[in-house]
Parts: sequence; C-alpha cells; structure tokens
Amino acid sequence: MQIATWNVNSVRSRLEQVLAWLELERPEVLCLQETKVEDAAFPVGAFSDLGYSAVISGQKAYNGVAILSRLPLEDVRIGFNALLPDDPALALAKQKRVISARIEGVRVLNLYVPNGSALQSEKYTYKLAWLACLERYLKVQDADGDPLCMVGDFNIALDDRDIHDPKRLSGGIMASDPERDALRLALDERLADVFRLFEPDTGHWSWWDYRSGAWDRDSGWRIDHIYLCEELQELATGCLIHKAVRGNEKPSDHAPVVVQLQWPPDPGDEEDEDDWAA
DNA sequence: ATGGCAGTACTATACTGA
Repeated sequence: MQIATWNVNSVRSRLEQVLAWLELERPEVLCLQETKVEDAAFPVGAFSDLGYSAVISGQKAYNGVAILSRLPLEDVRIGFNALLPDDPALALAKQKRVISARIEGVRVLNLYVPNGSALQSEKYTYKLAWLACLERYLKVQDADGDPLCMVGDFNIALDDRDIHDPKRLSGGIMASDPERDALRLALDERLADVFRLFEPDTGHWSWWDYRSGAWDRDSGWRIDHIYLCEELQELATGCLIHKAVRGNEKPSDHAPVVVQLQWPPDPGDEEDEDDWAA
C-alpha cells in the first residue's frame, strides 16, 4: 500500500499534473493540501474517472485539504472539532486544514499546518496554538486504537538537516525552536518521521520557493512529512520524495512524498504472538 | 535586510503563501 502527500498549490490549476502523476504512480492514497477551492467546485469527477474517490474540506482561495483513495474511505473526520468539541478547536476550524479517514483499518490524517509568516506575526501565534490543538487531537484520537499514518505540509523543518542553509535560516520561521518543540510535543516520541528511517543525510528537500531561483540552485526545505505509529514503522519499506515533479512546467512549489507500507501485514509476520505452545 | 514568484479574487492591485 502506497500513501502519498502533495501540496499542489491549487488543485484546479494543477489538475492535469496531478492526474498524470496518479496514472503513472497509482498510489492507493493521495492526500492533497492547498486545494484552494470550495467543496462544490472540487473536481471530483476527474479523480473518480481514474478510480479514486475523494473526501474534501475546502474553502475559497486559501487552504483546503482532500484525501483521494482507490480503497474505501470510512469514518471521515473534518477539522479538529470532530474530536475536540471545544471553543479553541471550533475557532481553528474556520481554516480548512484537517481531514482524516480510515482506509483498510489505517487512520490516515492529512494536515496543512499554518505557515506562520514571521516570528513576530499574529500568524505565528496562530501556528503555535494550532500545534497545541494538534497535540490534544492526537491524544484523543489515540483512543481509537487504529494504526496512524499522519501526513501533510507541516511548514516546519524538524532539524537543520532539513534546510539548505541552516546558518542563515535556522531559528527563523519554519525552523524556530518554539514551533519545532510544539510539533515534537505532539509527536510524543510515538510517531516517527518515516523519511528519516531510511535517509539520515541532509540534501533532501520537498519544497523549493518559486522565488530567487530556488529550484535551479536546489535551495529547498524538507517540510512535507509522513509520520507513522510504531506498528506501521515496522511495515514501512521505503519513503521517496518525487523531486522530478518540481521540474514540470507550471509546477507546484512542493514535490509529492510517498511511503510504501506492507499493509495489510502478512498473518505469519507477527513477532510477538504467544501461541507457539501446542 | 529585502525581494523574488505564483494563485485567487477581481478586473488593478491586494493578499497570502513559505
């Protein structure tokens, strides 16, 4: 089973590219961020023609998330307020950044984390509040008992290996200690950044700014992540950034990231069963 | 330090992104 995440920077202006990539790669699941479209105008038909059903949570011009899947989507949850019926969660729900569904028994959670703009900005305060809400949300979700695959555009480089110029950029927006700490707190040492299970080195990016020739100079950041619970970490066989997609005509500024999972697991693979005695 | 590029809403330029 392959699960992918891609900030497409408008699903309508990127539609032909997304369809072409899906036809080529055929992941079971693709999570989109920055769809920038209201639900009624989301191009569901184009995806269903390729065998993908969709669950969506969008708004005009900004934000917007969606999950496309060739497997049945169950128990869809939109917004933090689906699990946290309180005022802070409800206030954050105005921006459409959170959607999840159960797919073949896996809880797939798709997030578009706020950017934060600048450290002294109100948007940065919003980002930190959003991450604190994510921490609470994950704790409640834990009660499901379903294995978790959390993907998205996190707008945070977890450590300095994830930035092309850490001397200049570390400590600034997307690389400051408060936001890194807030994300790590939400991960709670239970969720692993699956890319790092396979690749310890720097130099791997998922986002290149449109400006300043960032793509030509390969000046990127790795801010699009896939996090797995312990059960799924054991079953991951690889995680790839589809960098070539960023070189397309009229590209998104983000590349897709894909994890390969051996799911559902083979019945004979369980290591901790105690039914050896006969 | 600042700007740069792209999409949307709206029809020229402002806002936002990261």
